[in-house]
Amino acid sequence: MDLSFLSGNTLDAAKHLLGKEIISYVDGIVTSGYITEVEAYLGLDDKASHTYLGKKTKKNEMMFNSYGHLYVYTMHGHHCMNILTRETEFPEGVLIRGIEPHQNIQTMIERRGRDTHISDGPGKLTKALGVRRDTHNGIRINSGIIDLKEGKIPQKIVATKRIGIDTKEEAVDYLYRFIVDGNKNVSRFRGRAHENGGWM
DNA sequence: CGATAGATGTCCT
DNA sequence: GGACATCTATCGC
Repeated sequence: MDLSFLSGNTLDAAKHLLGKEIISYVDGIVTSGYITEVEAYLGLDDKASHTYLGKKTKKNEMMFNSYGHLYVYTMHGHHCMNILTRETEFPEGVLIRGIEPHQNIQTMIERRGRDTHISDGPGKLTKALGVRRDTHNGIRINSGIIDLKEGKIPQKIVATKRIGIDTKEEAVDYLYRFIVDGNKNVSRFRGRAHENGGWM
C-alpha cells in the first residue's frame, strides 16, 4: 500500500494507523493483526520522546530515518515497535501498543506462551509477531518483513494520555494516545467491549 | 566500571 | 493497585 499517509503530521498518521493490518513474516510464518492502540511521539519538543532535543545515541539512531521505516528498542527485556513519520530532521514516530490478532493466531499464542492477552500491550504484540530489535530495527515497511495493508475502519477513536511516562513533566498530559473505542486488545482495557470490536 | 532508569509484563492481594 | 522480575544503553565516577 501507499505509505504517504505516514508523512507530515504525526498525530494524523497515528490515527490513520488504527485499523491497518500489520503483517509479519518470520521463519516463513505469517502472522498479522489489526492495529487497535497507538501513541505518537513528537521528536524534538516532546519530553517523553527518545529524541527530545534531537539527541542522537546508539539506542535511538534509527529514529533518524525517514517515514515508513521501523524503530525498535528494548526495555525491561521487551521489544517495542515504532513506525516512523516525517523526514530525518524531524525524528517522530508512532508506537504500536495493541493489535487484534488476525492471521495465524495459534502461532501467536505459542510465541506468547498463553492464550489470553496475546497482543494488548507494546511488548506483547512484538513477541506475538516475532519482532525483535536485532532483526527489525531500521527496516523499511513493505519490504517483505513487516508489511502494512488496508484493514478495518474504527467506528470511534478516543484520545487519552500516554502510558508509562509519569516522570516526563508536562508531557504526561498530552492526549497523544489513540485507541479504537470498545476494542479489548488495548492496554489496561476497562469497561464494555463493543460487540464487533469497535469496527465499522 | 558500577549504578540506575525506563514508551513493560506477570502475578498477587 | 502494587511488588518484583528483567536487561540494556547511558551516565556518573
